[in-house]
Amino acid sequence: MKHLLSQLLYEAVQTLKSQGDLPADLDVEIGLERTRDRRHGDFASNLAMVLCKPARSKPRDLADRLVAALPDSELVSRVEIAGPGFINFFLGPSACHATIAQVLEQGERYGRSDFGKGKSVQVEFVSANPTGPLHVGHGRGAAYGATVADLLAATGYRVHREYYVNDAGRQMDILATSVYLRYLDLCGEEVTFPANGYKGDYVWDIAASLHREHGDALRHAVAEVFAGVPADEPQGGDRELHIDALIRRCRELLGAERYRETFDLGLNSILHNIRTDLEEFGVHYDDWFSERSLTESGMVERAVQRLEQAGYTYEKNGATWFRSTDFGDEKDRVVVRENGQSTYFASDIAYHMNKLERGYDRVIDVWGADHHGYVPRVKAALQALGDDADRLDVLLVQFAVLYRGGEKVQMSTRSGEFVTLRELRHEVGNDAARFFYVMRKCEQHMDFDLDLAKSQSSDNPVYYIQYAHARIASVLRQMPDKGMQWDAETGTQNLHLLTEAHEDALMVNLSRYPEIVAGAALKHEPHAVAHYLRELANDFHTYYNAHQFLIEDPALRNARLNLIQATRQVIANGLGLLGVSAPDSM
RNA sequence: GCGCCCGUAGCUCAGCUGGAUAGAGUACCGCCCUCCGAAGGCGGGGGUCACAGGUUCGAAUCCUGUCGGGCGCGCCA
Repeated sequence: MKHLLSQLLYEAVQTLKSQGDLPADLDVEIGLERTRDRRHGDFASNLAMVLCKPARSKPRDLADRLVAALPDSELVSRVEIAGPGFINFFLGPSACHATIAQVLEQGERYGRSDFGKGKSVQVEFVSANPTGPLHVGHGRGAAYGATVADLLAATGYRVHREYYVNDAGRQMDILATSVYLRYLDLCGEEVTFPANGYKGDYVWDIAASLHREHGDALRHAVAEVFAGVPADEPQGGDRELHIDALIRRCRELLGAERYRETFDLGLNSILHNIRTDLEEFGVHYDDWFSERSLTESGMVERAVQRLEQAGYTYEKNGATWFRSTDFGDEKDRVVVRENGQSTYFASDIAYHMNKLERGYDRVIDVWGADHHGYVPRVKAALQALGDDADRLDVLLVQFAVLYRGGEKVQMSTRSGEFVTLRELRHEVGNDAARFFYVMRKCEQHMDFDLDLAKSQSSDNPVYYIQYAHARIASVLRQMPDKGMQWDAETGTQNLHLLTEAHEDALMVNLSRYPEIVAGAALKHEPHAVAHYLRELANDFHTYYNAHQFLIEDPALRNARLNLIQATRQVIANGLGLLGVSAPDSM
């Protein structure tokens, strides 16, 4: 619809150019928007105001000439010039009727587009360290990333969804050590658990399965394990030195093979838990990319070498530094440590290098906002490698703060005191969780009200929208009892009978849906869909209260049934994009 | 100290790449089921768009500064 109107304006501009009213070489961008106020028509253009300078004319005079040059169209009933020089388009009834027909014909496909023209985009999201279950903070990234990916897929992009698994590094060693210490406890050893260890119950579970598998075969006396290990923080020592020494001791005592086994047991069971959680949440991935594989395949080494060859590295204090300040970063970064090990950042450079090498047209990272300081250095690395850093978009998701009974719920991963995503899902349900997470734009701090999400009342926007869908389904279910049936063909022929203001409002909003989806995808803003659905549901509920659908007159009845069927379809499509179900009854 | 994000109704938030009289929900008050689900609808009060400058036909929106809140500034991941 919007596109068609833009075309009309474009032709009018061409006509004025040929008449000499506008410079022939002028580059014109057609501005056309939905109006806020129905009195201003359906669409408005500020073209005359934008072009008044080059045309050396008053905005309203120019608007007059533009309107005179507009080609006729059956969709447009009239055009007005208003205010400082807006050109307002009033659509005719046939435009609305075309929308209904389109929705019913396209069904689930209504709202989809080929905007992306088949370009490929990779979306990486969540990518939480597999050192524990996903918590509610990860939930927002999961819901947001999944919805952005789905929106892009709906608008014609080829989407690849990926989870980056941090299966290497010190945090994983701390997990493995935590598991082993709990295992020793199960063997009957008196273990003083390190301050820096992972204390969650899931560590006990993993230790238990280690114990089931091996019995006491991996047991070593506590005195032996803690031999030569410096004091922990509660004993006046340093928690970092303490845990690092413990990791070394575990490696030595277990041997490389057994240590790796313990490590992998922890990794795999947590990863399995994460995958299940996300699957149940309706969040699917095409690939789980292993950080370890980057090192093992030599990709990290190659990335560092490429930086060296490009001349952006130097040696200092025995370490290799990347001169990221050359690309606007605030300080240079270490890529290879003094001890010869590459840093996490080096892996990340390699990973992003790999992403771009895979040839995606666009790469999107969804990160927690606490990682925002990381963006400049990753982009710097890509530039240094000679890649186009603009192909990478980093979307930062702010934290969600949980409220229960008006109180803030406090969390900390290390101490094991956190609300898991699973607990949240079980408490409020997947639908409410998915919806609430994307209800706010990602850079907005979010207050997640558990009591509201749980409430099955009008306060809860999820139920409000789902209720509209269920109501329509309910109406349709009752037709047989009244000896009626829906005849779409008759409905289509009688759409001209839909003359009520409520019907007009509903039809206009149905026609907006494709624009909403395209805009939400383009700007990575799923919340626009959530807000739109709220409005659409409101239009329907208002209509429902004001008029009857199951009436005697078959012409009007079927026309109205066409309209509410189309509404039901759009609600279902929209909720589907958000990963929320559209139930026929509640 | 430096950097990023955010300040809009009592509360939670929209406000589309600058556009016409700043909008929803919630809370509060008052109405509406012999009628397809009242998990609904209608009406009412409630705002210095944090503050001060600037850009222009026009600023909640863009720029600069100030104040307030969140987060980040490791040879951690």
